[in-house]
Amino acid sequence: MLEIGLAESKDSSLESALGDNCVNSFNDVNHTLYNLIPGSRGGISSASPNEEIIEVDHLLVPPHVTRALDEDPMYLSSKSLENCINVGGTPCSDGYYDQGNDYGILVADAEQVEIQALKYEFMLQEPEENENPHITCNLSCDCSDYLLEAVSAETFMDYPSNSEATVRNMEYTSQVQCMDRDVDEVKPDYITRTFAIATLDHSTGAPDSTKFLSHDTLHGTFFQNASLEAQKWLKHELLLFDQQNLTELGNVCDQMDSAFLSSENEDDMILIPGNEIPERVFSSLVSLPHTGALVSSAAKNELPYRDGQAALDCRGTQEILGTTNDSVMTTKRLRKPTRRYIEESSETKPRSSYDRLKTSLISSKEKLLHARAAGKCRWSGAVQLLYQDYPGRVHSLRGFRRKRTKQLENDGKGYNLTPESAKISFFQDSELQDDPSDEHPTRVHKRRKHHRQWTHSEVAKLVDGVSQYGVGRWTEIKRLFFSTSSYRTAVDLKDKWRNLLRASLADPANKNLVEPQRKHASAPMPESILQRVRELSIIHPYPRSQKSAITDLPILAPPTSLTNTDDPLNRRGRILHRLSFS
DNA sequence: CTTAGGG
DNA sequence: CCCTAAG
Repeated sequence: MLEIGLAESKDSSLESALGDNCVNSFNDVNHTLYNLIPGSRGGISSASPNEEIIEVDHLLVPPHVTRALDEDPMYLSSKSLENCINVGGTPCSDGYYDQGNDYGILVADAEQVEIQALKYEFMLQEPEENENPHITCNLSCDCSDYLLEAVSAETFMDYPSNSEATVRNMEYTSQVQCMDRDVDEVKPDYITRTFAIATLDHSTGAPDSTKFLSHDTLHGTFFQNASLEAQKWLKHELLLFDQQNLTELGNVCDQMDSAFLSSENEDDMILIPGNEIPERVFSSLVSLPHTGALVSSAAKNELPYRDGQAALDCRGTQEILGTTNDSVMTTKRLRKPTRRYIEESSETKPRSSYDRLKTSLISSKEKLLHARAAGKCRWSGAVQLLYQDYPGRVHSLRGFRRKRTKQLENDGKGYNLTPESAKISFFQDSELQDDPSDEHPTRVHKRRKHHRQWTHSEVAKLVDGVSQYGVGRWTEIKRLFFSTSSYRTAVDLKDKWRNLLRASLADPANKNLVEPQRKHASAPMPESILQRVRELSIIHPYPRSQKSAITDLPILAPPTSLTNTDDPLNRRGRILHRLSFS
């Protein structure tokens, strides 16, 4: 377990715990100190308990670590690990960090970089009441090779580095997840500011020089000065050092540096103002070829997640952790999909994407339409284009959706479809749409979504059409009776007829009870029309409705009327007369 | 493409 | 009204 402590005061027990080596070696370089000492009560992490702004100038490095590194010939001879632990220097420098890599990977061996995106996600966690603001960091990765988890770091660490670009570079592939936890073994007020780092050697392509920090090293150095409490904790955590391979320690360190250590030049104090904690996410992608850097957290009581905070899926790593240590279980339990992850997942579904897009579009349209109604908007070309599209309605949306869905299915990049980008496509697609709105400009304000209230005249036309052509020939009816109503599709007619049937067959008693309750509902359908529908439903039985229609009919329509209207032609002509209003 | 039917 | 399977 490697702790990265934040030392604000040099008079803390940190120095005594770490020994002079550490401070001497690294403090002067004004860098972070990697601290293998588990935070203990009154330890290094107890500084400034009430401050909301914590400037972290030092990343403390445990002397034993550095010693191990320095003394380890393997390490020294390792080219890839040359700058592995570059605490005093500029992280991600000396070519160790391969800027040329698209992923911004720390590349020890480019060819070995087969790992999947390592995601670091940093989240600032909202502190609990009366507690110091916490930042817990949990570094995890998609791939199963390693898990980095930094725990209970109260603040971000300000790291003087040139890695700003690096961080940005790494951003899209990585996330740093931070989780806030307390240590079980320690008192609540204890603040660990710890990064626990462990490594696992998967023995597959792991660099030779990987044993610069061993279990013994940790033990020896560590336990000397650590309290019993701390030792207990450390022991617990050290279980994770299955194979004592810290090959990637340096990588990890550098990763952390570049990931959440901000540039010195930027005056990057971390503000943690309660609810307004900025949810900064620093990204980093690490290349730890075939090695597993297991970073576990100290045993701790996990703090509640901040709203929307989600852990990253770690899969294989979780398995490793889960079988290694109990504390790992905590890790696993804490992990849940990042919000971003969730969004992406949902966006992968064309339907969801489409729905959201549609909502967005509709919203935009409605705004424009309203603007027009209010006379506050002069239609620009763009706006007009949008407006033209609206009455086009199903055409464009459907067309768009189909295109988009197909596209999404083909390229499998549905998550790349943002409402914004989709909107552009949509508008482009709609450029050639006709402009039926000119036909009924006065109805624009009535439109809501793609719904347009059926007028009685329309219903009459529909009834006429059905009576003339029967049920099912909706396209024909539309063509002859709704030629001027481009917004009514054959499907609309069919749906409307279905609704009419339903309404006509409804129990009048119930209808009277229900109708009055609907305020501002459309004018009730004239009984004459309903009656007409009922009659037509017999002549032109609607599938599925036929049965009920027949059974209900005796009640709704006296048999006499039926017997008298058994002649379709007579009935049609008569009713046409009767319904030809407006 | 149209229809029928479910949502 | 939307969507889609089925013809």
